[in-house]
Amino acid sequence: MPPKLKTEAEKQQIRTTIIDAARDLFVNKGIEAVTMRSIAKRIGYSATTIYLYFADKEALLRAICDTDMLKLAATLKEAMAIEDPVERLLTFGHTYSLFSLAYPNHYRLMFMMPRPAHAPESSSIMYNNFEQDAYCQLKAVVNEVYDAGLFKPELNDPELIAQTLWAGTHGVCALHNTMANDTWINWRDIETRLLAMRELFIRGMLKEPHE
Amino acid sequence: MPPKLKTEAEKQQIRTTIIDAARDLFVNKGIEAVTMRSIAKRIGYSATTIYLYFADKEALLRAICDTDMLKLAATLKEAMAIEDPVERLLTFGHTYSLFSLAYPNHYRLMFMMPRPAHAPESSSIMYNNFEQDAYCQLKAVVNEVYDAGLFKPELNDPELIAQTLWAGTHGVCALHNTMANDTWINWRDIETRLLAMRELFIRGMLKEPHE
DNA sequence: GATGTTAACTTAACATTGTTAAATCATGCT
DNA sequence: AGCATGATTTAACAATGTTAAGTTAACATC
Repeated sequence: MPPKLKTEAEKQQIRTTIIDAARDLFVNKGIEAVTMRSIAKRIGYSATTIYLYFADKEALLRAICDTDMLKLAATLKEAMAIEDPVERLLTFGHTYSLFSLAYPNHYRLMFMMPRPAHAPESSSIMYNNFEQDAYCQLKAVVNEVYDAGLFKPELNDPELIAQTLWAGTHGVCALHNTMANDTWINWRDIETRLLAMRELFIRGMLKEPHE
Repeated sequence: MPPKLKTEAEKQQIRTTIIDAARDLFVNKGIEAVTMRSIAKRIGYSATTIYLYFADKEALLRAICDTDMLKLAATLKEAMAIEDPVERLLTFGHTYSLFSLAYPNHYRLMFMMPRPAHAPESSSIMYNNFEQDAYCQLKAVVNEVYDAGLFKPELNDPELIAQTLWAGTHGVCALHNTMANDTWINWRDIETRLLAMRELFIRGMLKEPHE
């Protein structure tokens, strides 16, 4: 019963239907529940139909990843409204952390799983675009704090500062994502750990008189 | 051609033969090359024989993980020889980082992949044992620096300090492990990033006059 | 209006995976 | 010799990603 002549818009609609179904399975039942057949069943298509819209499972996962990158960038953009640049930077990092806690599966998919060498043309995200690329946003916030002269004078490479901030925050989030249930470690509360990292940034990167 | 009566020692020997073969595949061909059949082929056994020594693939991977945890702990122990406690702490972290760079697949398996809730009885590692548990070693080093009064006075929870140090170092290593090939980020050299994190620790955690 | 062409989709099938049940085989004991 | 038992293998199952071969219905053309 295939009616013919799908417009490009309709095709795109089916693409997002597939992505949404896959993401829903992914979030609620874990990654191993995401099989081509289970996705197909959920949207009332046959498994092979998915291959008409995505090259393979890898490409489908990558597409999920892309849409969630956009979602993260949109979420982070809200933090941009804060006026004080330092406050903005700290809130930016905290918003990122909350995202990682709220969507642990997405976070793992986006930042913790190995991926093939990046092929920009196969991605729907425009990197180095402020609206779509969260790292680009981070650089912007860091640059403002840097230009305001609020970092310690030893720190003279904003890009390196951004990468260090990202690494520190990612470290807390990623360890929690992977090892929160490992009871052999007497984990402090995750909020406490995030706060400790934030305070480390403040004491180790910002000029003296701050909070 | 199965000769009979394997002693307990011989059984253990086969166990480690299987683990070594699996690790070798894992390291050289990547995780997707580690199939029960490929391991079996490499050691001249049939695939099902592995199930006589390990409950399932998960348990086998866990066993690899355990032996590598021990290896990491042994490697880190060398850093313990350094006399100055601060120097020891910094070298400890750097040794950890070098391990993660030298054995990226192990590192991913050990610290970046989701694992079932920890069941200590099924593990060969004695946690909270100084010789076998790297986190326990970290706590010890941190405690010495703490007892020597070399941390900033605001920092009054050694366990939280240890977890923050681990998170920061892990963040650099894990991001590098996952995203080193993502060219849309203008990554600074990994050594530079590790150094930046180390300096962040020094400036943000240690009392003023240090290096 | 019949006929073909083609897009959209499905069914069938393949190779590979982890895993289990059944069979084989060789050794040691009586 | 014969049997029991432990070590190992072969056969088989269900599930997965993926491809090849159909099937169906809408459009275009005569």
